[in-house]
Amino acid sequence: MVSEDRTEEKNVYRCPVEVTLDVIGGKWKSLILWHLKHKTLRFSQLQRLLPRITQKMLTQQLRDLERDGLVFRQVYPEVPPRVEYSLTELGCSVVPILDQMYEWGSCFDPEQPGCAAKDSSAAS
Amino acid sequence: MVSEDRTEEKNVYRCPVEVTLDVIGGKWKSLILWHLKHKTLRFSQLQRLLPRITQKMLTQQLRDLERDGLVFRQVYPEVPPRVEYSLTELGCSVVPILDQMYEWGSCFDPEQPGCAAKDSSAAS
DNA sequence: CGGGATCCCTGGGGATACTG
DNA sequence: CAGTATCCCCAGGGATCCCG
Repeated sequence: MVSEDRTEEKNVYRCPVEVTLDVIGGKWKSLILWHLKHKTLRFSQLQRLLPRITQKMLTQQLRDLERDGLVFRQVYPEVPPRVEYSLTELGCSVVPILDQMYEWGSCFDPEQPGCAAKDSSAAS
Repeated sequence: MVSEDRTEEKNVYRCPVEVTLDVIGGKWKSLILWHLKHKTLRFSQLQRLLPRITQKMLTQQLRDLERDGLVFRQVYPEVPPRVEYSLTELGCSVVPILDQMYEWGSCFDPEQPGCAAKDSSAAS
């Protein structure tokens, strides 16, 4: 339960939903995971797939995902540095959530918010 | 699919996942929805359930959710103003996503991210 | 009680330059 | 190529006041 009326203080997570949001939320996390879902990618490949993200952000988000155990970082000690990113098993475990988000987002029309009021049995 | 984002670099959504994140993402949206999932709540009740949020933020997020058709705003023209918020059908349709987020977040342990993957942090 | 308007401040994150 | 460091800006959001 989330019976933390204590208003305690700092780093205590109240709701698991927040935990998830903290890990795969944000502006880029889920998009990165979404791309890595398909296959292992190099840093530059991710950059190409996410033209809007800056290298600083990409590095930062990737580090977060790595620290949270969702992404595995494979460094090849070559002269032209090469680093490959892939999903860990834990990372793969969030794919269903992303899939569901994808499905819901596909039904949702920003111009007609009331169209997707039905269940998720929408065929494309 | 998302083969080429070369279309336009303006306000066109590339991936439905982003749409979903935009609607239920952020710091408070999903938490508000989570509370409204159980029952209709008044403004002050939501404030109590989310001690950290400011009234400005709560109002703002509520407005966003209302504009996106997830939340219904019922105003009672009484002398002591009363406003009740509840989920629309569209709002209910995101509950499964929240449930899945809740489930995943329950399994995820920030201190032991490697429950299903390899450990990449130094234990102290 | 619900919430709009204003002021103000912090830090998220963009752009650029540098390194191994 | 992959990543770090630095500067710097602006928008997200807190605090406060006021109004219906």
